[in-house]
Amino acid sequence: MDAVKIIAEPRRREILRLCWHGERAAGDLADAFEITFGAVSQHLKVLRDAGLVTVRRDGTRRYYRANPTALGPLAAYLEAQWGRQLDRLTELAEAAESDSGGTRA
Amino acid sequence: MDAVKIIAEPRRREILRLCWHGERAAGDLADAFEITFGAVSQHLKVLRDAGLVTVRRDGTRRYYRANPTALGPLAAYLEAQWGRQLDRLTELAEAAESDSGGTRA
DNA sequence: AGCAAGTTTTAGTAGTCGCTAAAATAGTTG
DNA sequence: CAACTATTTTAGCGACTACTAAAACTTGCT
Repeated sequence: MDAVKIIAEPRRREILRLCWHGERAAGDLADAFEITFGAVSQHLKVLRDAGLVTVRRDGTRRYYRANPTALGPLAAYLEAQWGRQLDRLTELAEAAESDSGGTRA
Repeated sequence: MDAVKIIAEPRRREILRLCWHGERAAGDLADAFEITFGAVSQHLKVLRDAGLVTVRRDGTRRYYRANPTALGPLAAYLEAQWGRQLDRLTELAEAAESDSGGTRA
């Protein structure tokens, strides 16, 4: 699974967001969703395998944290695909906003 | 289908790339792939419905062109999700490059 | 009208994805 | 070792996705 597909899943983006600024126990992360602990653990495995999160073991707990540097290759990929347009994404956001009023992503 | 999932599909990203700097007939686009014309047309429909491409009819041909402004909402979404980290993506790319040498996305 | 070229749409299919429920694993404590 | 907590893994399922092949539609030409 390539990185783009991995972060295309809303639940995984939310997980990344939750452990972006500091580590979070797997159980804590799971509590943030209404799905099963098992399901969250599966998402964590995907993120782990892609190197998008790192794990620290402490007792029976696993503490997860987003790994920003792993997003580097993703950035390189986006750069290659979208070129300089990427730099202007925010501008484009505003333009589209005033054009259509739609904010759907 | 949200925009993030739409561009998660490699074939669709390639289509967008092909008609990014100028319009391309549907047939031309289809020729760039080894899949069926029909399959490409289906991708075009997805992109069309999301407003990510615009169409110009000329005779029996349909000329497609990527619509950068439609990526605005996507940008807004990414901004909201990733915040300022997005600005540093290129930096991160370089860091990851020298760390692991891997460029897989 | 008939025919051909370009494109879209439909029906059906194999593979993938995210989920649940339950079993298995790892670590801590008595 | 047994009991308990935290987490991972497995098996199975329904929904969805990208694809092929074929039919339908559109436009231009004669």
